[in-house]
Amino acid sequence: MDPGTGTRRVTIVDVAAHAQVSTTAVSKVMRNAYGVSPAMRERVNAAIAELGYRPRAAARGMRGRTYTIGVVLPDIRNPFFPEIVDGISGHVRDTEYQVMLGTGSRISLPGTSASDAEVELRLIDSMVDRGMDGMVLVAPAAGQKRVDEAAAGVPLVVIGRHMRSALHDTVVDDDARGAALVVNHLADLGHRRIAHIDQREPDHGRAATMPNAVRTRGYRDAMTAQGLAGQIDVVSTGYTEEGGYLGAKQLLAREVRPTAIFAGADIVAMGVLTAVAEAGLRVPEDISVAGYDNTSFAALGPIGLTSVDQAGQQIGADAARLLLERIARRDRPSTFITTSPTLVVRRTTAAPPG
Amino acid sequence: MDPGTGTRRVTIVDVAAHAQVSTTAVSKVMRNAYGVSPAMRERVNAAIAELGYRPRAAARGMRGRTYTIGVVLPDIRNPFFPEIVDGISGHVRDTEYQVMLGTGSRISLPGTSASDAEVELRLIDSMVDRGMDGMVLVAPAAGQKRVDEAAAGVPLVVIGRHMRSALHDTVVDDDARGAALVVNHLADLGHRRIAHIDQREPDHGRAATMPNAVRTRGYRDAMTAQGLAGQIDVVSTGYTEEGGYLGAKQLLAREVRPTAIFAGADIVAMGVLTAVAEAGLRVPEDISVAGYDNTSFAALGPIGLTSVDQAGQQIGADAARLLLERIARRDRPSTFITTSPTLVVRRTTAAPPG
DNA sequence: GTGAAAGCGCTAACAC
DNA sequence: GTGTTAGCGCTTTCAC
Repeated sequence: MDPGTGTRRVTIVDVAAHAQVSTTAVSKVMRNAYGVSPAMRERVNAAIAELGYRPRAAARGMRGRTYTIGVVLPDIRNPFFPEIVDGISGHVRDTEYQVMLGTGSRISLPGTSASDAEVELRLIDSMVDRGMDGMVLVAPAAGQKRVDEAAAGVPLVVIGRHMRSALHDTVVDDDARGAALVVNHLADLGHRRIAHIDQREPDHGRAATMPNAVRTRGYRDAMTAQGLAGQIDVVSTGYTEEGGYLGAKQLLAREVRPTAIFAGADIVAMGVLTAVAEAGLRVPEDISVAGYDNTSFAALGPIGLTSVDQAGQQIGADAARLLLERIARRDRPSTFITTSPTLVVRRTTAAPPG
Repeated sequence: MDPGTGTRRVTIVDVAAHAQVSTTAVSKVMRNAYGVSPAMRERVNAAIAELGYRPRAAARGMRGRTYTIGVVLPDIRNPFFPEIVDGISGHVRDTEYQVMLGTGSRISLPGTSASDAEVELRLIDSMVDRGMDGMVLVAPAAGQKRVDEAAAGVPLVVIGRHMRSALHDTVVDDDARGAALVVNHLADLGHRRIAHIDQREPDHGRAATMPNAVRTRGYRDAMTAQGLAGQIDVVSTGYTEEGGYLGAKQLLAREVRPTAIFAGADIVAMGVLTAVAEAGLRVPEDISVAGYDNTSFAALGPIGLTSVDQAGQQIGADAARLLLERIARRDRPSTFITTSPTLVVRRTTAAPPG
């Protein structure tokens, strides 16, 4: 009836009619549900293929699942996150689930002063509103309470935050250990004035569980263990390239300059390298620089950044596995996975000058 | 009634009851539709706030809109794409729309040999199935026919592909001009053997409209215009870091080495820099390198890559604007926007040796 | 200006 | 095993 582009999309009813069965049968076949004879399954599948039927997730979602899992990233610019996403996608690929990404954009609008946490909360809500069957939160800025609230409503896996909860699963890197790896490496090279660039944490409540905070703690502890407690020097900016740039500017202006800078993330280290270059200093001859995440950029020829590898793909795959399990059985006990980081030494670290 | 966590979510019915109005009234208020008295609007809004009501997109989508726009990215690792996403998000921020990202992951699975184009097509379908009100396709690999098919079903804006269509809007960078900018810059510096690294294009049908193809054409034309037609040298790998690495390996193995390499994208240039460093050559003393996209990494201190800026945020914002317009009026004539690139000269290009 | 009621396309009880 | 039917939470005629 409908001419031109408006050809109504084929629905389960069309398939049922074409296959001469009930819509229930079609629905069951779609979901591999129990109670359909092979013959009927055959006919339904033929009809589906013939008509090119694809179920609408929205309609499915009204009663059952949408077969969609949402991933909330704090920032797409950080090259570490794609690793995690790849891990998730890879694990989900052979299932019927589809991954949808949401991210807080970092554009600073004049009037709007929504904090990162607010943007993130809004994003989480909007994903729930869109019927995600489950969600993965990567290093969420929200407080434990808000995360638990979300987890009460939808299967959830948190990546990066060091917080245990009965309501959601968690996958974290042993950030304290990773930080110690860097400090020990630098100390072994002979460095004493090893500074660290952290992310400023406005909310003290959640502070302790953020990955950056744990790295900073690991840094402090390792420095102390090395007998360098008096040399501890932390600058707090942000886990962005700009944060690294500004942090390094501060550190390089110290009366007694550090001989090594441990940036909390590779992306931060990128900014550090820029600032160091601008200051006319050579890496690693004048100053050593190390990062965290071992992103693909760290390996770049002109960079060769020493960095901590935290196996992002593995973390993503673990998270996806836990999420799928939890979607299947929401009351299953919660799991807490810790992965062990390793140090990848490249060309930005060497013995201190002199 | 429902105890514990299972507290049923508040629906439009709850709001209506609480405000002592009909569900129709609530629905109208939600959509700022015509035909509600200020008084009623007031009461409804109060009830919404009091109950913390949030409409479910799935349910809305069954009759009206989902207020969701989907963005399909070929690859999240390319640091240029976040620029576009920021542009889109920024434009959409003050509307009720929410942006959802989908991306083809680049994990190569042993058994699975789905091509990029297939993965992308599946992704587009799944976004349509999930009721996106509109979609932005960034440099889609699909053929014009498939894109048009998709555009017939859902408002669509294509970024990057140089193809006009009555069914969708298009936003492209003048890639030929950008390539000419690079070639002319290098030629002015005195280079003659200027090589180019392109993306291998398996499908000849769509080849001409892909951004990389247009850049390559621009390179050839500019070389010819400079009287360097005999020096044209194109290696086709891929728009990835690895593609740049492999391409540069090939070029550096030439009997007569090029004195400059124009990489089709910054991410490709990264790989080129790695290969050049491995070969023990200095940039720009021994060889010049230029990229395209002017991503944040190009500006990095230790990189300082000369690159073509194509204003990703602007492109994203334009695309979002066109999409919103098309969602509002699907039959509106299609628009084709071309943005003009500029060259950003940094430290990887200089006069050739000798 | 307002509300009753009919769907949207699917899933899940529940009959048969 | 199979089909009938009642919703899921919204939007949208269409009466009033």
